[in-house]
Formats: sequence, structure tokens, C-alpha cells
Amino acid sequence: MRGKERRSDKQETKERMTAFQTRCREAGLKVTPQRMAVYKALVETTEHPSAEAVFQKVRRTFPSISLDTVNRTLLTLSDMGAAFVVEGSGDAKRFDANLCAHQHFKCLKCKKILDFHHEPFDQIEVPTNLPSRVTVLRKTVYLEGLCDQCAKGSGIKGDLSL
Amino acid sequence: MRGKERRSDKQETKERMTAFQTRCREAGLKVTPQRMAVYKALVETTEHPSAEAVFQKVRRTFPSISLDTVNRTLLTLSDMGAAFVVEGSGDAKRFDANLCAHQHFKCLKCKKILDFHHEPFDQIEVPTNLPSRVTVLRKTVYLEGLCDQCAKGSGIKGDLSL
DNA sequence: CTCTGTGCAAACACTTTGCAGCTAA
DNA sequence: TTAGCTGCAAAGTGTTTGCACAGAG
Repeated sequence: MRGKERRSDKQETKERMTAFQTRCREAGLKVTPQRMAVYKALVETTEHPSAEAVFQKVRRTFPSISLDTVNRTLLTLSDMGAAFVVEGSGDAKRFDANLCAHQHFKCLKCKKILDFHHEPFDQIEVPTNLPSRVTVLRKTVYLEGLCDQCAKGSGIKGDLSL
Repeated sequence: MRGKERRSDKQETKERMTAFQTRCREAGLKVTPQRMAVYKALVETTEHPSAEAVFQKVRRTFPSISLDTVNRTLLTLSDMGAAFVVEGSGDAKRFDANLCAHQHFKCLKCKKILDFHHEPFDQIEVPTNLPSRVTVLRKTVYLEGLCDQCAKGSGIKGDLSL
């Protein structure tokens, strides 16, 4: 069972690498060994690693790579939509003393955070198929996009991947 | 209209300040002018300020306060549950190359992020009462709490504020 | 050949820590 | 009086930037 799983994983990684190369070329980005190595490391894990963690992983098979390159590559991946930042904006912490139930919308451009309150979001059900037996202390619905002013300036108009 | 609004705002701020003082005493925390000033600044705004922004605001009426105190106080507020960090974990960025629809659970203690996929969360409706005309590009449901292992070690057992 | 990408080092921004003096209780 | 809080300064961590060289197209 383990062997079979592994093989299909490898197969899928391979496919994704090829697709990624195509995507790079289409975007006018060069297919460098460093870039491939970083992307591969990210695809092979489900651990949502930090730049440092990716660096350590890639380093094992590519000792000459630098942390800066890893950082820049991860940035590039985010820009082209091949990866996402799932934690830590890199910006400073932001605080809120409003304890009433409410949700946040964040403008990706000007970083403004808008409060809103949508009743149904207060009542979302925690699913029963969570990975392991976890204790959920807080559940949040979070929207990102462009605010009124920023949408005007940018080329983005309609919905992307909604 | 403006005057009336303002007055009720002030009234509410006053009440919250009193409640906060009580809460501090109950928690064995001293009621210092700095602490009050920081809390007041946070209650009076809806802008989800950074520590630096709070510092600038408080400084206007309390010139001798230091940024460190603001930082520490905001930390304290988070700890006692009088405020939340709504952006920027302070930790490093974390990346994910999994583009399929899925959600995240984050353990507050060990910072581990677990993927899960709950169909209904993919289909949540963006509310129509958003503050201004915003373009929503991404919507996320995000759960926080304690993972299996960390829950064992901590005193927290049941649901808090769920 | 050309231009992007890389590696190195320095600069930056934000946060945390150690310590001496201050102050609320 | 005394435990906790504040302000200052220094150190730590993660990220960004400038520049010269290397390598992909």
C-alpha cells in the first residue's frame, strides 16, 4: 500500500512539475534549477512550510542554493498563483478590540481591513471530518480582495477564482 | 445627527473603560494610565491599527508613553481576551502549493497547520451588505484551536467561546 | 548575446528581552 | 512595602534591496 501510494505521489509531482515549467515559460519566467527545486519541495509537502523550512529541505539536494533565492522564488510563486501565503502576512500585527461577532475583509492592495457582519457566518458548523481530534477555539470567515478605491486603479475588474 | 452619534459613542467608550478596569483588577493586573490609554485608543477606532499606529494615536494625549509599552500592552490585551490579533501573526510567512479547494486549521500552541476539506465551506455566499463596493477575490474559512497532542498538555479541555 | 535569476551582504522593519527606576495597590 | 509596570537600549528574527556574476533562452 505504501509503495503504491508513493508511486502515484511521484507521478503526480512529475506532472505538476511539467505543468509548472510550461506555466513559467508562458509567463516569461526562466526555468532554473533553483526555481524547480523550490517548487518541487513545496509540492511534495503538506506542511505549509516557512521560507526557512523550504530552504532547509531544498538544501539537502541542492546545497548551493541561498535563502534569498528561496524567499524570492516563493514570492514569485505567490505572484503567479502557483502557491499561496497561508499564514503570516509579513506585515505588522493588527489589533481589534471589537469583541462582537463580526468578520473581516482585507484589501490586498492598501491593506485596509473592513469589518462586516453576516449572521450566517457566525453559525457555520465545524465539520466532523477534521484530520485528528482537535479542539476548535475560534472559527473565522475571512474575505480578501480589492476595496472600492483600489479596484479603480488596478486592471483587475471581475471575479477571479471565485 | 453627528452630535448624537458622538455622544453615544463616548458613553459606550466610558462604559467599556470601566468594565475593563474591573476586568484588570480581577485578573490581578494593575490599572495604569498607560494601559488605560492604549485600551481606549483601541476601543475608539475601527481601523484595526498596528502597534505603531496605536502608539502614534496614544502619543498625542500621552507624549511620554513608549512604543514598547504599547506593544506589551497590546500583548496583554490579547492574552486576557480584551482584544484580538486580526492580521499578521508575527511569525514567518507560510506557503502552500495546494491549489485545490481546502481549508486550514491552525494549532495555536505548536503552530501546526492542518488541511481539511469541508464541501459546504467552498460554497459560502459572499454577503451583499459589505461596507463599500469591494471586489472579493478570495474567501476563506479558518479554524484555530489546539491539536490532539497540544490539547493533552494544556488545561483547556472543552469549547471556549464557540 | 541578452536579460533574468542568483548569491552575497547590508539594510530594514517589527518584535522581544534585560534591566533599573517608578508606581498602583 | 512590594510586586508588577514602564522606558530605554540592545539583540533577535524575518524580509527586502543593491550589486556583480552566472546561466537560461
